[in-house]
Amino acid sequence: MATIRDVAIRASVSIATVSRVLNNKGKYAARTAKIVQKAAEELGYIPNLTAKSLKTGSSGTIAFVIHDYFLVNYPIILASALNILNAQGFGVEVLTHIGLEGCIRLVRTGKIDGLLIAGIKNEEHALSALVNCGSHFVILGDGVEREDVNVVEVDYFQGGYIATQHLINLGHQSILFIEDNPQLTFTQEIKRGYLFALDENGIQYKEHLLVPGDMLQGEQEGYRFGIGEKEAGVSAMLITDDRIAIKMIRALNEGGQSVPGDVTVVGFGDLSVSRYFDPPLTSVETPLSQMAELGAEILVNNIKRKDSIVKRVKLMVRFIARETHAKRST
Amino acid sequence: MATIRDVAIRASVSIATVSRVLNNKGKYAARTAKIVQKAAEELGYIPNLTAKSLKTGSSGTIAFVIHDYFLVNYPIILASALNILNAQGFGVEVLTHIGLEGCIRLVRTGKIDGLLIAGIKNEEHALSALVNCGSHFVILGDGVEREDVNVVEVDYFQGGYIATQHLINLGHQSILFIEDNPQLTFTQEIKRGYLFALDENGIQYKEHLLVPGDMLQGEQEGYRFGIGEKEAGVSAMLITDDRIAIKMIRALNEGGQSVPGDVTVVGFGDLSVSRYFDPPLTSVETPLSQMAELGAEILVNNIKRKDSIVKRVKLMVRFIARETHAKRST
DNA sequence: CTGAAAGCGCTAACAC
DNA sequence: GTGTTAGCGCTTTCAG
Repeated sequence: MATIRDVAIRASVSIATVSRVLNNKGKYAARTAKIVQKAAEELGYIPNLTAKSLKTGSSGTIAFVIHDYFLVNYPIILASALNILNAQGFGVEVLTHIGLEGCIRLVRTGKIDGLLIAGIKNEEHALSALVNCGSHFVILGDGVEREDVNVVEVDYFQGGYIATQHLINLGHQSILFIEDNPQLTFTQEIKRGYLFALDENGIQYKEHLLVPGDMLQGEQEGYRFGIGEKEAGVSAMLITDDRIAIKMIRALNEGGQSVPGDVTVVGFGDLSVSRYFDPPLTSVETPLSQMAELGAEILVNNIKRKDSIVKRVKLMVRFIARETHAKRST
Repeated sequence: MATIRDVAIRASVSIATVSRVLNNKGKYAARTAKIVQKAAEELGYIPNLTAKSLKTGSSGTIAFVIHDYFLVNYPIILASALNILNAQGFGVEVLTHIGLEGCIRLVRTGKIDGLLIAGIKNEEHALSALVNCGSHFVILGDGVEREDVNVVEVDYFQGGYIATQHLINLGHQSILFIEDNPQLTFTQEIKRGYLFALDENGIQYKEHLLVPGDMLQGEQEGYRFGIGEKEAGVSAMLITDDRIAIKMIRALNEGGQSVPGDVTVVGFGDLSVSRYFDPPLTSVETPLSQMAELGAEILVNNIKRKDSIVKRVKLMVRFIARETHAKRST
């Protein structure tokens, strides 16, 4: 494994010169540069990044911290962030069972230049500590009170709101709300939007219309839930994940109900997933790749340019009217 | 940011002693240990991993190299590997647009202790180079000729074979083969198994029964392909991905054909995905998590114990008979 | 049992 | 322009 020293010897120059040439920093003669480059080439020299890190204090790798659930169910978040980050020359270390305190510890080991944090419970206290330890980071997805941290999030509240509003406009009053993974922030946000829209329209919220469920990962046939209990008047369903929505439609069909003839179904998710179902799923577009990419870009700018301006962005959501919704029949 | 030096000063001992105590290496008095630990605690000392790496020559991080497609479509591979690797104290850097040469370069930067490689084209030549640069690595999924590299793979050939055999036993002769992402090794393996089974049963392979497709990621409604062209006699379909199979079933239903009444459909994939569809999908179980976990374990053992015994394992596949297959009707 | 000292491979003043 | 030198923070002989 050739070191900078080997290159220096072969090129008959000092290691400092080699460093300068290879990093294109400082001054050096064009002629020496040639010699050095040749030597490096011949030796197949590749700089030791660890040594470089130790000296410069930056590692060129960023931590992508993500909740298990998101990693498995929305891998596009990682993939998108990866694209940006790798293109910018950063390595990406993925961590999944780690809290904010873990992040802090990680930062202090010095192996990370910054963090992209998705779907992690962020307690005020730990967040302060993270800010204080001076690391660059941006939070993906989960809203955060503090105004001095970077946040990129999808406006799930708005999503829940506009979807519900649409349904109400179509005459639906009893709207089943099916939440996959109720404990996740985004689910709660959608619900908030749902409740807000109901309230705004003077519709009384009813407990039994809330169907929690562990449907996506669950091994039980939980998705059939809610069918048997089709209350009188339940004419629409708002579901926090397209995949659940699709299962639900199957279940409804099986139970002899047609969509959207008998029941209207609206999902939540990425365009690509649900457009091709039959009937094409009416859904709320959640720009997850965009979120990840934007977050990555902000992080990189923060790191590279020491650009310490805090960016807080909320990505708009769109109601995608396809074919699983209709006016309330009766 | 407290360094080992700070701890040493506070504990009134030498740096060497601090190192010994904190790493529980070499000899030290129980009494000094107490003092040192207290000092470290009070300072909130966390060792700088970069410095440690530089000195010890191992970084505690392993590279997870995976093809884009797999990352997005089979995130369980990463998640499973991550579980094992993190539990063993390794960090995981994920890389996605990188070839074997890239891996070699990465190894030589010294920031990696080993590699888990999934879905990367492995040319004989680059593989040799990787072996020669002395890094620990295991290949996931794609078979490799060389017998001196660790490989954990799913026996897709067997999968294609047994599935086809089943269909033949049910009386099917014209079996449509729908391959998502034909260029991927595993697809090719399934096809090999399919062709082999046909051949073994003296069934002539027919060109038009092979339906390529970019269906999973494709934005077009490619999955409808093959329906209109239901040739006389096509009574079964073997599909390389459960998700495609499910779309296909929908499409078939829409076209007025019932599954398995008119057409038998068999997919490929993880249990959890397809069990809950209606009708439950007959499929071939591909133990992807197991593959990733096993690969990770082998890698860790290799690194930790310098256990240089090469492990080559092929994971068995199971035909899961559920409800989308039936005897050929006529 | 403990400390002094060398040095992992590299960068960045600082001299020349 | 180029070389010398001093470390980055840590581990690990080697003396004592």
